[in-house]
Amino acid sequence: MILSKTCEYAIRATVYVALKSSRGEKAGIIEVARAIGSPMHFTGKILQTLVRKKILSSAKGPTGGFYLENGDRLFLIDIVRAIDGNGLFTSCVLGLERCSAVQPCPMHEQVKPIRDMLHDEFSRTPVTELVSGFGANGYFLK
Amino acid sequence: MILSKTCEYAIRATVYVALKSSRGEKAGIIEVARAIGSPMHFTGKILQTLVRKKILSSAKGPTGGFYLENGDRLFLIDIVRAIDGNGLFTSCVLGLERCSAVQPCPMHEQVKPIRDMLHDEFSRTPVTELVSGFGANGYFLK
DNA sequence: ACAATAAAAGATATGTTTGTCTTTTATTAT
DNA sequence: ATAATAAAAGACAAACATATCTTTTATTGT
Repeated sequence: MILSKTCEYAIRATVYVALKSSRGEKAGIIEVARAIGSPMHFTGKILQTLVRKKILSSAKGPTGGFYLENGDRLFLIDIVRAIDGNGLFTSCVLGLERCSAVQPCPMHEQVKPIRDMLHDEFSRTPVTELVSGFGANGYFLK
Repeated sequence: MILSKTCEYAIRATVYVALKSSRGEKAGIIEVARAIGSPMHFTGKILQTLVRKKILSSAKGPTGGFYLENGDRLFLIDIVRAIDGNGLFTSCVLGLERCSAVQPCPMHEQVKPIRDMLHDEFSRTPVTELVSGFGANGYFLK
């Protein structure tokens, strides 16, 4: 798996919240969990984390829920970084602590372009792109 | 991390065993663990698994140890598959069970070429290539 | 003020990965 | 045969990821 399960949920949850936000609505934990097919309480924790990391906003009380202000300025890489950190794009594929461009492992050069492509892909994909993707026919969130 | 820690150890251990085998020598658990900087007992387990999966061979008793018969016909992908399975190359980046070429998630097409590059890279890299890589100056196994 | 709602927070549980330790089995050399 | 060696196997433990449940806090509408 490229991303942790937590991170997969986080992206799908954010996309769902963005979808609701685009209609001027907020989404509650139960609704999000149902929409993306994730365990409810765990989803709550993840949403909580995303709020703390400024990916999402939230409001308590009736009419409360999670929402997103600027989905077009939010990119997948922001979510990946918030949940899984930056290791996917930086840490040595063979697990060598000291591996770097200066002192590369034998796989370093071969893996670098692949890593960079992943990085670029997450960097250039705004959450809104997935919203329209999932909104369209044939796509689904769970 | 692209590969599990176990898989990173497995690759490095196999490379070290291949290096020794190229000199007609076997390598014991203690020696391997020291060479690649991994926890000894855990390394034993991994080597054991690699033997069961036909990646390595082993001999008990004095003059025993782990060895490799055909390092040039052994590719990194064989080790990755033996330890981490095939999920890295197949399972949906957003964690969607039903995601496939027929019913793709919005990231499917974008991620596919990256996945394929990773797959190709592991597939075309024989263990012997890393052996010479690590043998050369500037490289290291831990 | 009060009741209802919904997120935040905390405690606890389960599962998997990673790591350690001990015992057993097979092999070798003497 | 016996002692030494080294992998195989099994039991156990710690750390982390994933998941559940309960209590608290903030907000809203009445």
